[in-house]
Amino acid sequence: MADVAARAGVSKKTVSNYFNGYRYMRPDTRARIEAAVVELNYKMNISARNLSSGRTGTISLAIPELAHPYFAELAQAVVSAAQLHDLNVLVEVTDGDREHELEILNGSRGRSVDGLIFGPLALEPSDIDSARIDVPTVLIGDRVHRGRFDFVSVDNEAGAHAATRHLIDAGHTRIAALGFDEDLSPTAAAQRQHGYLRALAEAGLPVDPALTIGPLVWNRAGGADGVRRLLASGAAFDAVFGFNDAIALGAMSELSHHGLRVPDDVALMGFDDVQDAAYSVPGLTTVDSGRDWVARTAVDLLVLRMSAAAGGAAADEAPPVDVHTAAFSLVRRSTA
Amino acid sequence: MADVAARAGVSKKTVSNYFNGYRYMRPDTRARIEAAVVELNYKMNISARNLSSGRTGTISLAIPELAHPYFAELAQAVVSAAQLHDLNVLVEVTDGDREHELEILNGSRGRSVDGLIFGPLALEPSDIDSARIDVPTVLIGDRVHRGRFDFVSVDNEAGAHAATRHLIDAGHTRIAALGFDEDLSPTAAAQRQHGYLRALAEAGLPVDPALTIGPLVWNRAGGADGVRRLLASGAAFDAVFGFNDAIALGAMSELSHHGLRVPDDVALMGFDDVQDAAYSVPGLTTVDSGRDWVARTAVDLLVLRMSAAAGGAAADEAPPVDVHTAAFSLVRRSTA
DNA sequence: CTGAAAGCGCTAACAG
DNA sequence: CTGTTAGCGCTTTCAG
Repeated sequence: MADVAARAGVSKKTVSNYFNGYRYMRPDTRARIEAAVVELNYKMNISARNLSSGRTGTISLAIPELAHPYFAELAQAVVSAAQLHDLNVLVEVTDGDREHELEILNGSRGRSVDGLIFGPLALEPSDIDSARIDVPTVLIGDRVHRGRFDFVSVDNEAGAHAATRHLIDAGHTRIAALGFDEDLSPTAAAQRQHGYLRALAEAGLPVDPALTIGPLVWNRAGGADGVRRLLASGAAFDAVFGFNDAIALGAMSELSHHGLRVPDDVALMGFDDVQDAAYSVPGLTTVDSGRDWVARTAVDLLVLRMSAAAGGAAADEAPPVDVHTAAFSLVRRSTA
Repeated sequence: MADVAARAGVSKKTVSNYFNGYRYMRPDTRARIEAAVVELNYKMNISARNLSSGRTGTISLAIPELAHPYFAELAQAVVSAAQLHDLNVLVEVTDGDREHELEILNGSRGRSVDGLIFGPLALEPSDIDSARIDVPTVLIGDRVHRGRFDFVSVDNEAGAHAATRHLIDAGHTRIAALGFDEDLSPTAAAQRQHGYLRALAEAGLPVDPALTIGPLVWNRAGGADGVRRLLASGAAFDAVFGFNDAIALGAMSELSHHGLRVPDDVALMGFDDVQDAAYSVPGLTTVDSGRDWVARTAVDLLVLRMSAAAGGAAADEAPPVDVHTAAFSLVRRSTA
């Protein structure tokens, strides 16, 4: 940088200004610097800038998995949203593993970032609130967190209610739910479960334990497995509600293996509106849970927190928020 | 760090050694440092370490898209492979946009990384070879590059040949190919095209231009569109080979919309063996193109280059390699 | 609009 | 096995 400054006949500070988009600079000064930069093929050392400025211009996104359509699409949306703020994103995959998630929390991964968007799976809320996180953090995802950190989620209960209601309105009365869990911890699963149960109750439909399948892994294999268990139970059913699209798609596959046609023999409903859902055969009816909204909101919130932190605000200056969208929408395709 | 050193009664260097896993240290020294670290809740400043050491411990993965199953799975594999080397990965999404890809090349994204794994889409080989990249780089993906950089790819030609051959062996003679391109640039598309044509030629089957559909976008929508064009042409066909799984899956969807059953009315073949392929209905027969192998190999190669560069080796010391696997395998499921 | 000086917090020799 | 001494290449005051 000193070389560039010398070549352009200005001081280092001026070159620094140039790179940081400082507005008040004589055009000829700017031009001389520009020339010097290309002649010397100068590239700023970002590490030095990071050290000096105390910022890195990157945030971390820590999620359980990337090869899962939902997370892939979420990550894509986060990267796009971050780009709008000139932020890079480091992707960390936790595998939903407790140890790994703890490492994320106490920053022992040897990365330096300005902020963290974290979707924990294995960690308890207490783990998270007792962690000594040193960067601004916003939580997303399955587990419901009302603690020290901002939490962005979708209205799972209302979405699942709408989905179930849709099935009921179509005349189905024996609606199997794939993704149930005994675990009472406040998760997306639990909320979707509540939405399902509420819709049933409102319609005066009984809850048949044989139709509530779970726990199961929330991927296609899990959905396929769920259908197998459902069939094994011998219970009659005329519709299946998979608590996410992967489950529903896996269910669709397995139903067909057993000669059951969708939607003729059994109606099928998913949740999330992942890209796959649009192109399955038949097209999966599902609920758009507002994945992009989550990504955008999480990034915007994080940026807010980051600038507050940079401005030297105390951590408790602005209390943590807990936002969730109600902007889900039912996406009608062929299966229900 | 000075504080920790003082509290532990050692010098900064010793603390530094502690953090960098220096082996020769008296247990009690180590213990004292450890204690001081927790008491002070000390966290090393990674930016400072980066500046000082000239390394950042992160690599960048630049791909056209993340919400696409193939790339999502590739990214996942890269992250896993990088973890083995204690490397973090920054994901940059280019949208296959030329400007964006150029930004990646000349590092003007304001990120500092030790290496780059780059899957360009829009850039010509000449763009890439004339770029002034300053970090070790390995190229992956669609375009075939034989230039200044290492290039990792799969044996598209052989894979497509095997796929087509499989269809022919099953008795199909009018095999439509979805993903053709007039563009003669050496791409994965072109290679798969060659494999297809060679298999046809070897079997003495004619090439009907009405059956070679393209160019089209390599996603599900493109596949659906391809089928529409195929149908519109009025040409008879008994099998469809989608040049990737997304195309094939989109084709499957569209075929069904038109009342054509797979595989009864028409056989279907994909390429890549993306997770979706296993769970579609019916399960998609496809070719595993060795995606994980690409990720692992690219990372390993990059690490090699990085340490060579760190060791002060000249850029041309070890000439660029061009590796591709022949380890594809045909994955038989239900569609062909 | 520009310049000078003082660090940011760590690692890298090299000597002990 | 440990300590000393220099920087790494920027940004940041604070003047001008």
